[in-house]
Amino acid sequence: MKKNASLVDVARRAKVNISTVSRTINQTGKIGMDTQERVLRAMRELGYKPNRVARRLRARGSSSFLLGLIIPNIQNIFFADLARGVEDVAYRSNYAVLLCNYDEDEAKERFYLDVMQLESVDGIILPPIHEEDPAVLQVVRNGTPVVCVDRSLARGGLDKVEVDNHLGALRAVEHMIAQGHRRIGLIGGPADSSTGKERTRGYKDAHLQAGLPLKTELMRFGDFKQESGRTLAHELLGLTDPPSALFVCNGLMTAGALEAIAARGLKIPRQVGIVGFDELPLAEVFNPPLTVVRQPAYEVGKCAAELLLKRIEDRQRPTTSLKLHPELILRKSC
Amino acid sequence: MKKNASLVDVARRAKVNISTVSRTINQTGKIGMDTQERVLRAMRELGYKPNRVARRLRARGSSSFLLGLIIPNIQNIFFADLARGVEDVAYRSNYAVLLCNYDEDEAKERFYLDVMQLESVDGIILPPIHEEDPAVLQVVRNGTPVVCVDRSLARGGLDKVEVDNHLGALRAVEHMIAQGHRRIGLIGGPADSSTGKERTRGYKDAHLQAGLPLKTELMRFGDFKQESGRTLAHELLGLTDPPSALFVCNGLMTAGALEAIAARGLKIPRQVGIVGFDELPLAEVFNPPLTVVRQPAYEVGKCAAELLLKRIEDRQRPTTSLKLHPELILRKSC
DNA sequence: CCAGGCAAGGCAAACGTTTGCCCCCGCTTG
DNA sequence: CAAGCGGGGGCAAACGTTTGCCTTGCCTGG
Repeated sequence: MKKNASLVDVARRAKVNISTVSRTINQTGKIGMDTQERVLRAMRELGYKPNRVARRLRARGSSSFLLGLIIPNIQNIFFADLARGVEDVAYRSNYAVLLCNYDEDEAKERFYLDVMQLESVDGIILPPIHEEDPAVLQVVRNGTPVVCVDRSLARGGLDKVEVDNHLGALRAVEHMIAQGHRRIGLIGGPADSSTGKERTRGYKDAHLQAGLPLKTELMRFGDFKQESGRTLAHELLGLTDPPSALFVCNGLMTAGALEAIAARGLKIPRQVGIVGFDELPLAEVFNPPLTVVRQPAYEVGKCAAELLLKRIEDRQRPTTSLKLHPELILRKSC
Repeated sequence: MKKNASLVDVARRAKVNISTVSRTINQTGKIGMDTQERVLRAMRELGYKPNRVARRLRARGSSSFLLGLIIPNIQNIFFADLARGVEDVAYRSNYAVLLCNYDEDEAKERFYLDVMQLESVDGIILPPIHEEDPAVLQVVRNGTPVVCVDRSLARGGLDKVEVDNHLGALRAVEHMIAQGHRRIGLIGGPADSSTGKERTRGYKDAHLQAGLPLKTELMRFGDFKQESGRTLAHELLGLTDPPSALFVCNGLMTAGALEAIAARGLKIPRQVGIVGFDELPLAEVFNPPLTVVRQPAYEVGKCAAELLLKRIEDRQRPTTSLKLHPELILRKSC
């Protein structure tokens, strides 16, 4: 149980006061060149590393080098990519990341939000659980920098990074229509999530533009989980006049829909076409390869972390909101 | 920038000393019932939450409620599942998890190991970068509890949770042989990783058991990344006497091999069979569905976290090492 | 020659806990 | 009646930093 060297040890060795050591480390205050030399040497000799905990305790609200990231579920590849983006830029600036999964559970979100504050993180990145998230607003009021990703908050005037969900859905469904599909089933997301709503809006607008009627019986809404994709696809494909193609609003539900299609022995794209939101790991080698809307998840995380770092440096800077473009990847499933 | 209530505030409100408050919270020391009541009420009224940073600073080596998890890459679904397992049991015990990706990069691993110690985490879970990992050994010597997952350390006498890689590979290749394959290509992992070695050993033992010769030209070794899976599959399938089936030693490389197979227009399983280590998201709905060796990733994380929590409570307890069984999921690709 | 200024660096408080030590008081025991 | 004891709770140090303020000595301008 060897203890790390502390400021005191370094100070003793360099024959200066601890404040001098602190100041040479942080480049704050006036210290003579020769003294700095001595201090630096002592640090090197002792292998000194500043204690992050003590630093955070003292220096409330700056330079604690810890970022919080709260996401629904790391098992969702979209969020894994996003997390990776965050971590990479954090690492480059010597920040570490406290990662939590809240599972769309408000109690859990609240718990983790508390943890983040009690850990005095420098800032938090998260997709709010819904558009009016009082817990998040509270955190913001406390003065902790927050950046929203993927989903956004109605109020609060926060930095945010989103994907243009409307555009992505619009392009996808336009393409489906261009392929000759007239009855397109929608497997949408929850109506109270901004992503769910926007994608549905894209689906509808594509129909409107093409002068196609919207049929309620072709529009179903799930919870972004695989199970609901399967169930809803079965419902749609079991209709007496089933859709000739399916537009599925996220990756997990797409996997579910694919299950249903396989179970019914339907051939893609001949008997049923499918386009899903989110790139999937095996999509390219799937048989047939899957046409998807790829979200730039990594970039979302990267941009969010960059924004957060900037805000930590300058809390007065005007808030910026980024909208990244998804990409329709044309393959063979529709 | 409203500050949280502190011990001092609670003490003032309950008209007691801060030590009394601390002791009622931690159930340490003798405090009268009525005093406890007063303190508890004051805490409730002020919405007091103990400051985790201060607590960690003071109480070195216990109850700081933070676990460290260092993994190669969260984008690898195996580690995402594992991370989720860790987080779920951590959450249940009010622990938070500091997650870092080290990308098989020793400098990065070292950096994060430092961070963990400087953050005074209660314990660390990680797959060591290789079997003799001096940085990890150093951390152990410093007195921080460590649990190895997936891979293990040659020395150190640590708690660990692994998957029976040898068994998994053995069963898979046995099955391939039972299907009539006599020339089975191996796309293996790095020779200096325990997982890579064990799986290769399983491949070899299956051949030995069946009295089949090992052909060097059929055994290739990659780095567990998709790219190398593709390249090596191309090499193997381009042989003048190519293998009739491929055994691929992790998920990412399996995806790569599938790319190569698709590029060559080969039909699975008629022209080439394939079995991969790791379950893949779309494996079940793939055409044909993929036969894989499923690793219980979530359980590995779960067990590791449980072991770590136990060790944090009692540092003297004998070390235990778990070996979880993988499962051969028979589908149609071989 | 002196006041004022500036560079260099020391002193000590503060961040919010935990914890060893001590004190007080009332009761038991011999 | 004195000594001992134990329950209840206060005091203050300590964890390792950062930082406001102060001191010192030297230099410069008037």
